[in-house]
Amino acid sequence: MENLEISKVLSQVADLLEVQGANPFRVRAYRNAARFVDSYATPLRKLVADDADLTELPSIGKEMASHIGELVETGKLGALDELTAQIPRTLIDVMELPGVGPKKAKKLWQDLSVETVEELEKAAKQGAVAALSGFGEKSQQKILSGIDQFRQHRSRFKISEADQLIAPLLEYLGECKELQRLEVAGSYRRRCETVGDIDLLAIASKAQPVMDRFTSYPQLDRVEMSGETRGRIALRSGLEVDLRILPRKSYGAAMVYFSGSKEHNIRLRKRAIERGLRLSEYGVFEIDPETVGQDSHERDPWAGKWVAGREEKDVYRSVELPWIAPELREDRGEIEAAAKDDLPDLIELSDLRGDLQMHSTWSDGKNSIEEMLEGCAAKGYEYFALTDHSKALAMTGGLDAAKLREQWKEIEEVQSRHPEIRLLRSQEVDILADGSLDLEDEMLELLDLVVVSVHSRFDLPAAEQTKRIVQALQHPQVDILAHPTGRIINRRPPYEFDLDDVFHCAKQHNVALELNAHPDRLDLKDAHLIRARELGLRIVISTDAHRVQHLDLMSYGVDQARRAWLTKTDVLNTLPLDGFLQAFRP
DNA sequence: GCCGTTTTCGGCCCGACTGTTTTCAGTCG
Repeated sequence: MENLEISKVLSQVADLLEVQGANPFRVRAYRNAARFVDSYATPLRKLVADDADLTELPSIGKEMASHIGELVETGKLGALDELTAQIPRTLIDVMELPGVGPKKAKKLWQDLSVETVEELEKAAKQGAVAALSGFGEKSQQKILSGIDQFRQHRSRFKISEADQLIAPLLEYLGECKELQRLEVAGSYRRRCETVGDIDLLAIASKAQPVMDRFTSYPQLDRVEMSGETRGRIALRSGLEVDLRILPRKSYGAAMVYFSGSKEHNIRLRKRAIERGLRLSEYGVFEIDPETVGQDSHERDPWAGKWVAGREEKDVYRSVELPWIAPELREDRGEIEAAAKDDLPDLIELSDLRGDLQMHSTWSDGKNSIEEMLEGCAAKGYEYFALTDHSKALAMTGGLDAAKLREQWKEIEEVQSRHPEIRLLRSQEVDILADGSLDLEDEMLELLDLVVVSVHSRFDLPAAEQTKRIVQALQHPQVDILAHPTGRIINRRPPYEFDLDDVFHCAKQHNVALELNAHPDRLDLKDAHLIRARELGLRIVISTDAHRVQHLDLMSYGVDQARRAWLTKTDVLNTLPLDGFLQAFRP
């Protein structure tokens, strides 16, 4: 059983415990464990096989360790079976609906025998939901429209989609004269690969006109809520946007708070408490002994002496930390690193000196070799690799040896006209189902760079898929494994194979792993990159451009690299040409 | 259920908005 699956089971246990009304801290313990497991790059099944002590891992105690062991060995969890014997598992879907949490799901189930979203829809249409105490006509309507949304848009938005959707909204809000400052926070600012919603943060001379303008955005589908300082709208695409308006002196605290992640914030707040401080979106306050023990509901949010909050760095300084880049704020060790003044010097877009995967009209690209070259030169690159497909991908016009030799003639011509940038002769060579490469050895030897990847037979059993890739990496001419897991975000899961085995093989044979920067792929993903870096693997970032404009996608790759703590020295295509070539063909 | 340079017991982040409430619970982020 893979980490992702283990994580899902633990998270289901948390959901059901919550319906059951269990101790909320116990629920949180399951959620913390689920979250940790999901982000942990080493397969836990391996640690179990090695008889490692899982309780050494964060958020994993005796109970979780035993659960994980049971899941790895039997594929099932007795504790979950016991829960589902009492509470229908399908209530978890019901709780996904807006306005329905554990308490309401339980009530719907106990009073109306609602177990599934379908049954809830039926009950709501009959008016039975509105008749329940604690519910009403509005809750019933909200549930019904929530069910529609649930069916229409189950997946999160890719970061590139979010970019497109919010650009016009930002421009629209920017025309409001009361607006003084507007920024996107949340997972978008942390550059997560997908976002669930968008958090906007504003400072305004007067809040109301800004909120009014927000809730009358022409492109919106509906206004979900609108208060004095907080509003929420849904765009027609289904993307939900939150706007918070805060006083200027709270700007930094609010940026920290609304950028998250939640886990990072919790750590910061605990650190504040340890120092006799309270941290909220309004600022950092000295804790007033009078209010200790008071429920947050009844306490004045401005209680106590305000000590910081104007800028993010002030907030971090108040808890004795340097400013932490948003991409790192995932509680993956950044607080500890910051405390030791040991934060990584993260890679930046301007560090890249070349792009190592792109296609031209010779296969399935839309621009000529010369146009791609000019695009790369315009970016200030020193080199780039032209990697048209190999012949197995007939539908893309993949090149066989003869056509490749023809292409080389054109490359030579183009290169002679453009001494400003070095065009590396390369190919994206298919790894065939048996692990052999889709180009003859003597041709491979003539390439400057050999990029290999899987484009077929995604359905092979995991052991066979692993063997196939590992065999390809053992070929002495192979330099880079492109989009190693094959996933397409929101469309296709990674193929089944043992990434850890592939990592170790790549390490042994000096093969670099690609971070494919295309926002549909982002492959390797952040958690995998963290693992790759730990193992000391070589990494490159490439756009996989199929037209000149796609060369701009590099920034999405850099974002993920930063989320994975990568520095300039971890990424080979930050090297100048000589050093780069030396790294591959010493 | 997890965790511990105060602790192996007693903590565990903070606040806004909504809807259905007569003073607040539930949900959400």
